[in-house]
Amino acid sequence: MARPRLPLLDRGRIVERAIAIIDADGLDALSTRRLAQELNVRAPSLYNHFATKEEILDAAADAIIAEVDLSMFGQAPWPEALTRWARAYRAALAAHPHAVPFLAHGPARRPAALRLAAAVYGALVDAGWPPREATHIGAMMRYFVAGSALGSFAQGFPDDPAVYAQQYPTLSGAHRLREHGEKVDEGAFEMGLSAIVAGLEIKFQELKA
Amino acid sequence: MARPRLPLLDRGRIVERAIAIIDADGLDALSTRRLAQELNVRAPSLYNHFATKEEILDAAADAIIAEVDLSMFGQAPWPEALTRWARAYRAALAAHPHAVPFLAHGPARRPAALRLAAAVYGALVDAGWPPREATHIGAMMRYFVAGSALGSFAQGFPDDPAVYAQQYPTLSGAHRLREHGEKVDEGAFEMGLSAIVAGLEIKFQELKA
DNA sequence: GACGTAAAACTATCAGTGGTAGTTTCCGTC
DNA sequence: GACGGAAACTACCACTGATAGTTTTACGTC
Repeated sequence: MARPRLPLLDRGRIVERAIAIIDADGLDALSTRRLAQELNVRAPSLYNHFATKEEILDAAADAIIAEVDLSMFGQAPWPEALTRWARAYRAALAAHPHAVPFLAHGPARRPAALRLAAAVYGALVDAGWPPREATHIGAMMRYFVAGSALGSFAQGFPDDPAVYAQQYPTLSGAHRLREHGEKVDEGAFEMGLSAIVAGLEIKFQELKA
Repeated sequence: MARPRLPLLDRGRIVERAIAIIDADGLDALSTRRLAQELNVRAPSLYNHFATKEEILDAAADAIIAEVDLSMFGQAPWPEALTRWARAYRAALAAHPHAVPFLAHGPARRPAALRLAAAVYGALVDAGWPPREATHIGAMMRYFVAGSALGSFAQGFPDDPAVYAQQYPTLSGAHRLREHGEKVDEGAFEMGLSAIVAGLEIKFQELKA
C-alpha cells in the first residue's frame, strides 16, 4: 500500500491508542508493532508522525497531565485550592496507573506540565508566598502526588501471614493490607495531604509575622 | 568453556556489577549481555544464579534499600526519628538516582523493604500512634521520599527563557532553575518534610486530647 | 492543467533484547 | 568410582525499536 487518499493515522489517534494499551496491559505491552496493529497499520508508519517511541510516550504523558483540573486556583484560598488540586492531580494519575512511572520522568518539559507548574506557582505567589517558597511547595507537592500514585504501598505486602510471624512480628497484621489496599493508599494520601497543608499554614503565619 | 574449578559468578558479584552499570549509564543500559561481559562471562550463565533479569533488579533494589539507616528509631522521639529517617532514606535513593524508578515498584515484597516498614511502623506504634495511623504515616512517607528521589523537579524545566516569556509569564525565572537544581530539590524536600512533621505533631496532640 | 516536492503508507532488514535448549565439564556425595 | 547437580558454554528463538528505500498520492506553484 502506498499513500492513502485519506491519512490512516494522525498524532491524536496514535496517542489515544497508546494510552489504551498502557492502561489495559501496562507500559511493557506498548510496542510499536502492537500499537500499529491496533491501528490497522504497519509499525514503520508510526515514524511518519513521531520521531521515536519516546515521543509517543511524551505525547501520551502530556495528554494525561492536561486532564488535571486547575480551575480552583484563583477561586479558593490557597490552602483549599492546594488541597483540591492535589486530589485532582492524584486522580488523573491514578486513572492511568501503568503510565505513572513514565509520567514522573521529565515532567516540566511538556507543555501541560508547564501550565500546571505555572498555575500552582502563580496562585501561591498571588496569595503572598515568596517566590522561593512557592517553587519549593510546587516541587514538594509533585513529589508527594507522584509518589502516592507511583505504586500502591499496600499492594506491596505479601498475603502470606507466615512471612511476618517469624521475622517481622510488629507487622503481624500486614497480610490483611492488600484487602483494603485502595483504602489504605487513599487514607495515607489524605493524611499526608492534610498534614502538609497544616504544616504550610503554620509556616505561612510565621512568614507574615 | 565448561564448568570452571572455581565458580566465576555468584549472586553478590552479579548484583554489585548491575548496580554499577545502572549508576553509570542508567537502567536501560543494563542488559544481560553487557552485565555478563563486564563479569567476563556469557549472558546465559547469569541464569544459573537468577531466574530472570527482573530477579537481578529485585536483588539490586533490596541491596540499596538495605543501606538505609534505621538506628534512629527507639533512640529519638518520633518526630525527630521520622525526620532523620526520611533524610537517610532519601540519601540512599539519591545515591542511585537511575534505579529509583525501579525501586518504587513492589517495595515491600523485598526483605529490606519489609524490615524498613516494620521499623517505622513499630516505632510509631510504640510512641502512641494508633496502628491505622501508623500505617498511613509509613505509606505517606514512602510516597514523599520516593517522589522526591524519582525525578528532579528543577531539572525538568527548559533552559530557554523564550519558552516562558510568551506562554508562561509567571514562570519568568524558571529558566534559572536548572542552575541550582540540586538546591531547589533539596529545599523542597526539607520544606515538605518539616511541613509533614509539623502537621503530624498537631494531629498527634489532637489524638491525645 | 502540468510539474515537482513533500507526505504517508509500505517491504525488507538491521542490531540488540530477554530467555531457552542442550552440551560439556567439574565438584561433592554416597 | 559412579552419579547427580552445578556452572559454564554454544546456538538459537521471538521480539524490540529503528532505518533505508520504494511507491503512490496530495498539494502548492507556475
